[in-house]
Amino acid sequence: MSEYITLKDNRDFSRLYKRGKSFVSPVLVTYILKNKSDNLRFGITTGKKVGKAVKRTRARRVIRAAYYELYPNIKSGYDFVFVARGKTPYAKSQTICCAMKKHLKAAGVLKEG
RNA sequence: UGAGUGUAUUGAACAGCUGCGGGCAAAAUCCGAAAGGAUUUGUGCGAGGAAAGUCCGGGCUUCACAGAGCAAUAAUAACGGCUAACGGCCGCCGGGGGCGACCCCAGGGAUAGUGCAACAGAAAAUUACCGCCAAUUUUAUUGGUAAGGAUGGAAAGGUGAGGUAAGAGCUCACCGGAGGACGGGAGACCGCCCUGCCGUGUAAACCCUAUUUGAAGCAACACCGUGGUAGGACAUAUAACGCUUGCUCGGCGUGUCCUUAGGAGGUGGCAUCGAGCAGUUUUGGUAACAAACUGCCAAGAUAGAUGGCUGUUCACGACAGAACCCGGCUUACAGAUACAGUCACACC
RNA sequence: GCACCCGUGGCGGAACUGGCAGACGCGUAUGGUUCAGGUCCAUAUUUUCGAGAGGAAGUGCAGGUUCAAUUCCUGUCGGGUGCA
Repeated sequence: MSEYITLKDNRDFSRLYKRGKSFVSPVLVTYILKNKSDNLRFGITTGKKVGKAVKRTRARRVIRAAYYELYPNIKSGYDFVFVARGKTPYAKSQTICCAMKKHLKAAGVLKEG
């Protein structure tokens, strides 16, 4: 089993869309909500608007890579949902990583230092 | 040299660091009574020619089934072969296109029947409006006639000659079509001869003929299956509480165990053996393909694995991501390479 | 995986037994009515060439059948629906 926990149920996604804080940038949308456990959980949404299968997988991979890079610096006890947008498959991972860092910083879930 | 045709192959390469999903191996640690599981380490593997569209054909699975028939807005449609099978492929015939290499074609039946052919035109399937000819009589009527005019996509085989009152396959020659005989071919069909003069088109209108199709699909299906549901057995101080009638008895709810089917979830199906892939190979065949020999078979997830960063090279990278598995078809696609023909120009 | 439906002017939506494509409504533009606006009335309104008369193209796209296709057939692209 991997150390990364993913969200699977539609229930969890809808809860984040409804009650979570959202942050928007041209390549990424982030929803953040506290959960009751000590774990960090995340999910990725790539809708039909992003493109066909190749573009959707590409978007998913880039977002996942960015999340793995930031993972050690995130405080525990939060759920995240990342939504890909039309430009995501064409962006470099550093761009995504920058955007995600900005979002998480604004939400105050990054560890100090 | 330029233009164009067909067939086949290929679908950027290399190195380092760091990640992801399976397989195998052994050791160590942890959990567990055990079976086993988790972590770490090593090793090797990890998207396509279309993985796509889901348009066909199978394998596999479950259901149905004595045999036959009917139905279906079902599919196919010259002939011969190949194939496990096909609506696919190869060859060939007929038709069409191109100077040519070559390419394209749903290509059965209209004397089984029914329907339709707008407008125009006299008439759209047994047709006479104008015209032509004859007769009567007188300026109209009757009869003959499909050569000419006009309409139309299409006007009753076409062209020419004879013939006639005028005309007409009425007669003849050639062409086209139909029927028949002979010859060639495995066959579609082709060649040639004779008869003879024939009511148009549409079946991608209904239809007729021939052939094929039992139904559904891996979310199939098989196994396990907390809770809850249904059925049965037992238990109880005949205890407590609630309901059933105010009371008593009785019954139900209650507890334990067993059984049937089964939703969520899990495991198998599922991935190394198959109609498998490859070959400057051999044999048969024009070819599709078949046979023999040699070699190789390491994606297998379950919210769904190939990413990120750095560097180098070049033609600066298109279309695009496996989801039970195969054989085709169709569609998308930057380019690169090889082979075999063709045409034009120039030179020898 | 299986079954099926729909694409027509700027928008909705007719024309479906093959026979003049754009009926009808909305919107838009111009003019009239009004002191002004609305309402109402009239005209125009697929694109393109043309001074005009008129010509050409055109029913998602590409082909085919037919004398003739929005209609019939095949392929394809896009959008949508149902079942498991």
